Amino acid sequence: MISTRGRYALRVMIDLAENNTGEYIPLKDIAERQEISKKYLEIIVKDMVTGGLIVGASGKGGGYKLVKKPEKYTVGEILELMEGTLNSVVCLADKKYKCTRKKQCKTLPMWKEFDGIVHDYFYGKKLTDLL
Amino acid sequence: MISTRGRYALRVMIDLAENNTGEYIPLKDIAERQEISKKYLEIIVKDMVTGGLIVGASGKGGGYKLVKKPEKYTVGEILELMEGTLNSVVCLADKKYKCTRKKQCKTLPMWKEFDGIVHDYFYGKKLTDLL
DNA sequence: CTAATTACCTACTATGTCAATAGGTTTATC
DNA sequence: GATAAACCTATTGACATAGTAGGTAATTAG
Repeated sequence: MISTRGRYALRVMIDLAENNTGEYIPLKDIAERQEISKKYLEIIVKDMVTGGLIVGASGKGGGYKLVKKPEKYTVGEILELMEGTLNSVVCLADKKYKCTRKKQCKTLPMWKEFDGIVHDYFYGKKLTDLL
Repeated sequence: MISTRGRYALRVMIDLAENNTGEYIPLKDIAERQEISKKYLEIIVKDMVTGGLIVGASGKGGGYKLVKKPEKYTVGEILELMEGTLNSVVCLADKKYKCTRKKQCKTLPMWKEFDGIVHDYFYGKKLTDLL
């Protein structure tokens, strides 16, 4: 299940796309419009900056803004950054996860096929498709 | 992410399908073949019985067996029973979850479309497709 | 220079889920 | 009556989720 991290991040991105004036948008405004705790959003937005999705500026007139044109973002890159992975099973999500039954696993091909579908769906969906 | 509950349940189902002799299969045998803790499987298998997926019999010669022909099971019904839901967001998974922004939500249509794809994939996949 | 505004940082917390383990009771068969 | 199996209750350690609390640093306007 997609957690609030992914869902809220997506809504922040939509909000920034809708207010894409070139100016920095204060988190306070986003939090109010989206009706999400500003304190909690700080954590999420911080990771979005670290992940290179958006850029922040301190001080008066500061806030956040997109680093790319809205149509250049895919939902997939946003969700994958925030959720850590889009894979449906640990076996495929965690590189360090070692499974001795990999070769004989009857279910792995299905998970792989499914994850491919998921990937295609979310990376085929642009941020601007949500506006 | 699909937890061990769903993944192990699926493997139990595959094991039962592969050993579908009409006899009851002891959990001990399944646990050994699948290399999963028998104790932990007990919990999972109990829910599979409650959910009507399989049937159990106590005593000597007891164990578990399928209640339907293997080809009559879909992966979707197995996973949905064990995971509680196949939905990707709380908004769609939990009936009791009230969201005041439902009407204006820019992301909800996407989640709905995606969950439809997920549903179609897993309910279109038969247990026998995994053998 | 100072007040205001904003991002940024560290720490904490309550609740719940996950993936088991432990040990006992009941049910059925030989 | 011994044995084999399911069935039942309780507990646990580790981790994730969804926040809250309070402070520091950077930037701009007056």
